[in-house]
Amino acid sequence: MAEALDRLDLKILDRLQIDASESSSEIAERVGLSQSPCWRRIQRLKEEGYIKAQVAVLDREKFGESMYIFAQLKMGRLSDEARESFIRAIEDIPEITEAYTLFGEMDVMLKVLAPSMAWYQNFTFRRLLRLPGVEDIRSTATLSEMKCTHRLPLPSAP
Amino acid sequence: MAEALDRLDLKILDRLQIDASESSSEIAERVGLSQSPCWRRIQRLKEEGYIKAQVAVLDREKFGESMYIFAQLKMGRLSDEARESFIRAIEDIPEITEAYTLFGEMDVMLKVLAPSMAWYQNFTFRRLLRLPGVEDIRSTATLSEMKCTHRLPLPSAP
DNA sequence: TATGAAAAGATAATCCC
DNA sequence: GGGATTATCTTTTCATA
Repeated sequence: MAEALDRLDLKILDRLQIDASESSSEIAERVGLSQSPCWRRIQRLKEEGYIKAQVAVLDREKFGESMYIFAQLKMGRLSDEARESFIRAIEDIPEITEAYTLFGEMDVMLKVLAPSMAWYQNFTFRRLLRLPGVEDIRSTATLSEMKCTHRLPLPSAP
Repeated sequence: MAEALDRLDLKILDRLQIDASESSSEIAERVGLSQSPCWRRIQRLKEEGYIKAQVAVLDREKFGESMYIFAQLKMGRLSDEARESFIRAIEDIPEITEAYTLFGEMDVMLKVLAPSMAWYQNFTFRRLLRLPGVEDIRSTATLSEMKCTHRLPLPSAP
């Protein structure tokens, strides 16, 4: 159902993940195409699911002090139900921005946006430790952000 | 220079970080405003820096197998120059999608998008360990993604 | 089948109230 | 902030190679 992407598709995708507010004619010019084929390619890339969404990136520093904290969770054995309820809980907590299952010792890695240390301490006890299956938590607090992007490395890019 | 945001601004921002492809009239309707004041607010939010960018979110699974790996780096003492050169190197490596300085033992946390384990092994030896100041690396590989968003929790949202 | 040109429709941007 | 107007861009259609 999804054919391979050519160099132009990759260039278009990379432009869009840098700046999706550009018009299709601007992008067309950048990648060396005229407006309408460029527009059609973008439509196709959306239909085929290469482009999942188009979102505004906000400046979190404008919304007060906050810090990312990585929390590694040690999980007990979970039934399928409990596991699903765990995942639903993760999705429902907006301060948890990312969650991954892990190889190795700790089972789950969370990235949490914490307004403060006090908030986070409360959060670990009142929320995280009460999630189904969570047995232990090891947290790593970040001090400052050097780089943060969602841009995927594509073959076309630098 | 930047005044406080009211409830409508927050609602607009949250809509935009969910879906920035909606027209200003659609957003206006959602937040209970007419098109032109809503558009003016969006412009102001961009000018004042609340909105940093508008980007396309790509589906990384469509681009072949890949995995996120968290790498914690132990750093030696760095001169200001070396530190800047380190940061520049981080920025220039597209597979490093996030980088944070840390409290505690390990100094730096990287999130790396690795095409494969073999690639990552090579990457740690040929790139990471050669960056200025890097003395040791502890890596945590992820198995699967449960949640991944850039949506900031705003007071208006659920 | 892919492209380019051009028309129709929708949206963004600017007016005045 | 709202309503109406204009400019711009998106989307469709059609002709071409």
